[in-house]
Amino acid sequence: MTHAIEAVTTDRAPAGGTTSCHHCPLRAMPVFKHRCDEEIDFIQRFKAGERKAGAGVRILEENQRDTHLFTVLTGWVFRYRTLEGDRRQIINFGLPGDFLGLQATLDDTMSHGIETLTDVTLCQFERDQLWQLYGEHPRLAYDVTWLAAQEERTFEEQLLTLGQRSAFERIAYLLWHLYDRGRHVGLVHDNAIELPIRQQHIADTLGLSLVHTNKTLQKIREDGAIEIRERCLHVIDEERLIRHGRVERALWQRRPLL
Amino acid sequence: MTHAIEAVTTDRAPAGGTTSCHHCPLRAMPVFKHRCDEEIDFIQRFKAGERKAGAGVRILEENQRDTHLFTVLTGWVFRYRTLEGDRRQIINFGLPGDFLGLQATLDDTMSHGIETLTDVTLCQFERDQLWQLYGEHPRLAYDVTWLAAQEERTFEEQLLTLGQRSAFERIAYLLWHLYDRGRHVGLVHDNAIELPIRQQHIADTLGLSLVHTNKTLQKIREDGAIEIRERCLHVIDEERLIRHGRVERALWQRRPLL
DNA sequence: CGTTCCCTTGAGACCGCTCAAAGACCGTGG
DNA sequence: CCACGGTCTTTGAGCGGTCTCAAGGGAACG
Repeated sequence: MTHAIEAVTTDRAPAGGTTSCHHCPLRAMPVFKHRCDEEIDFIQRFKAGERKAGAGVRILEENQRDTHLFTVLTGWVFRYRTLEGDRRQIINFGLPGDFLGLQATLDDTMSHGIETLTDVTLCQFERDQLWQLYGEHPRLAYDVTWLAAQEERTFEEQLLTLGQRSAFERIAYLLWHLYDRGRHVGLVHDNAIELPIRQQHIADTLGLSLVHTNKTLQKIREDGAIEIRERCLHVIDEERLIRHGRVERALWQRRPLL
Repeated sequence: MTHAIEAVTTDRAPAGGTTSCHHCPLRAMPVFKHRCDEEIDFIQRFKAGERKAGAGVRILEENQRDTHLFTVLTGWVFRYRTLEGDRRQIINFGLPGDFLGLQATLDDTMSHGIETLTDVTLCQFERDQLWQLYGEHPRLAYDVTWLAAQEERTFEEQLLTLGQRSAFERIAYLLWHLYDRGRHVGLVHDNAIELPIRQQHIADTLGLSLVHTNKTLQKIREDGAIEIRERCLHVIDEERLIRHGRVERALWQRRPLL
């Protein structure tokens, strides 16, 4: 296990000159729930600014206090926890539209770290204003809970993966999962998606060794359901990939965006 | 993998003659957050009744629609998901004070099944009244989210377990985890807790085979940190158990009870 | 006193791990 | 333009943790 990229100082963009929530490119996408102007106004005020960071940057440390919540505007991040310093478990990946930081609600202490995979732009919110949101906008409050519940489902699925799927199934499942998520936020073109991850990330997500991940990945490729060229995952035969990954459920509804 | 116990018809207790929220024995415990009378009044009205069931009963089926939320009043339950009908992954256990059913918020379809381990009493709530809760009691709404976030933390820890811990570490971790949770709700006496689970449950929780679970469990027992007699887990040397399980965090705060 | 469930034990196979090293790719500096 | 170092991917070899199959023993229960 290597954490190849060392933490780098992060840059903070000034609050001004940021994307307007009313003109948020994500909000226009069909995956996201429609919001009335008043709600968007509130979100706009709730938004404390934007934060940009380069690829391979640790934007939140484990066990560190942080009072922010984030929505990924552009780019990829991942959340992870480590055991004894050298065993890293990737909890999940954050793509555009994903909401991060709720887990720290307890006491502002992050139970996990967050690191960027690409250059990213994050919408930043102040956690203590969440109170205000609960008081004034029950509908938004409900959405926050909805998002947390949705995340729980994803975790249940991931527990099922780690507990019951073989290495081959795990990798097939993960690739399809990322492909499917990417598809919903417009990252898929011609059945292909750019995956800004290394094999080590796959290994750390699935509880496998790097070597075994590599060998198993090759088997999936040989099988012909997918191709990987130049950082891009091409899904040649989605049905077959779904079967390999023992994918069972693909329930998608419009989801809220904050 | 065997689902030894077949589903049995569940009994529904009439809504009347149930435990009053004001005199709820759980609420008096120091783990649970204090609530003002008005909030308890609301919870009392929110409560649609109690439901009792015997041990080994499936109270919710996977992929079944159900419009209820539950708080475990007495007894143990567990949540699980299955893959291809015969690979069962136990997601987590529900002890007194635990709140269940939020995950179905999406569309009322349960992503998992729930089965009892002992005789249980559940406080039952109607999901559609959750809306009312969000509108009238932002503080309770916040608590619901808090609980969801807390559950997420538990899942993160479990992902770490399945992905990074060895069989020996997993079992030690799980035993300590259950012991610690039980301790907070008064189930531990003389450093011992009654564990109403079979080795098969441990195996299905940790992604191990029954045989290997048995052999590994014996190693932990031989080591002397714990003893298991008559369904009871006796923790002889907690520090050692914690070390074996690579337990890192034991952050506990008062938590809300619904 | 048989049945059933659960725990235990043994033997052998295999999946996934570790160690080790070579090849591929890429940005950098000479 | 090439040499170089760093990161990532690929390969091979061998070990061992965990699995499967199979069977026996014990406790609870009708």
